[in-house]
Amino acid sequence: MKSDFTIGALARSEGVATETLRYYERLGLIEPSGRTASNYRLYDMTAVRQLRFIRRAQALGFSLTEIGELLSLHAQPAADMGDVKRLAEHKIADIERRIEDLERMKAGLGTLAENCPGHGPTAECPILATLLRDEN
Amino acid sequence: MKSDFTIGALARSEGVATETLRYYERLGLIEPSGRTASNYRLYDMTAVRQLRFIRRAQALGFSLTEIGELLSLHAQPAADMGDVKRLAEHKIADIERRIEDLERMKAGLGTLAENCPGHGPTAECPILATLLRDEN
DNA sequence: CTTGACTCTAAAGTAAACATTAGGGTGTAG
DNA sequence: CTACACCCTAATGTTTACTTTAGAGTCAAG
Repeated sequence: MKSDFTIGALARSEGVATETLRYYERLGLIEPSGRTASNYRLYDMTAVRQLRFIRRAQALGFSLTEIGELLSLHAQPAADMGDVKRLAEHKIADIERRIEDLERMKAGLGTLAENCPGHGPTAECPILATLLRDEN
Repeated sequence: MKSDFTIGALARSEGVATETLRYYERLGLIEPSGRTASNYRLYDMTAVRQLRFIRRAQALGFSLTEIGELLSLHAQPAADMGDVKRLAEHKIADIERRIEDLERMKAGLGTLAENCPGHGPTAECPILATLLRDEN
């Protein structure tokens, strides 16, 4: 059994827009398994798996470009697992940096908000005062 | 003493591009204190303070739009500190959500990377296997 | 056979925060 | 007086991940 879907059917069943599928195709991430006589795209379960791969990898913080690399590593039998692991670890380091940045922001903002009484004229607001302070 | 700077002087001393200053002006964030006879922008210390305000607020995670709100709250004597504090707390909540997202990504990737031996054909890579797995 | 849902391609728009380019004045050092 | 650095405006480009629009062909139901 072949069970092919049109782009609309695949889109509905996986919860994405048809244009998103065409966009992924332009990026080389997903190819239809074929076309109808009238040039409609046809997809099979391989496409469903690829699409889920993409969504899972996105949820892990990979960009579409990186996902393309992962997919091509998977497609090349000659490729080494080390490349995949390196990509994952590089991404982990990346995420850690972003977390640290956000923690710094949060701490800074927290300190400011704590010292703000929450009412009164903005002229006396310690948050604005700190942001406007003159030193450094 | 007036000590006015041209846009280039301000840009150099504060480490931004002149175009960035013109861009901020289009957004209503910074106004030159005046113009020369030949229409050159002139800035004074007020602009320096505004610019530093913008950079500090950016470092705390505020968008330029939000920074515009902060600046206008500061400019309006009728405004209340509560508005500023609310903006800050909203931003803190925002940052916390992003940190949680990143922590989840990091944990997910960490688990995958741990189970990957780091060499061998990608066909046996547990990272790719997980991303491609069929269930759910 | 017509209507409405669906599909096609190519191009342009969106958000954020700028950077770059084009075309043209200005200011000053030598 | 002529380089050459610097300034001006307006428009377009950049990145990411899509969405929207325009114009046109296709398929199933009634």
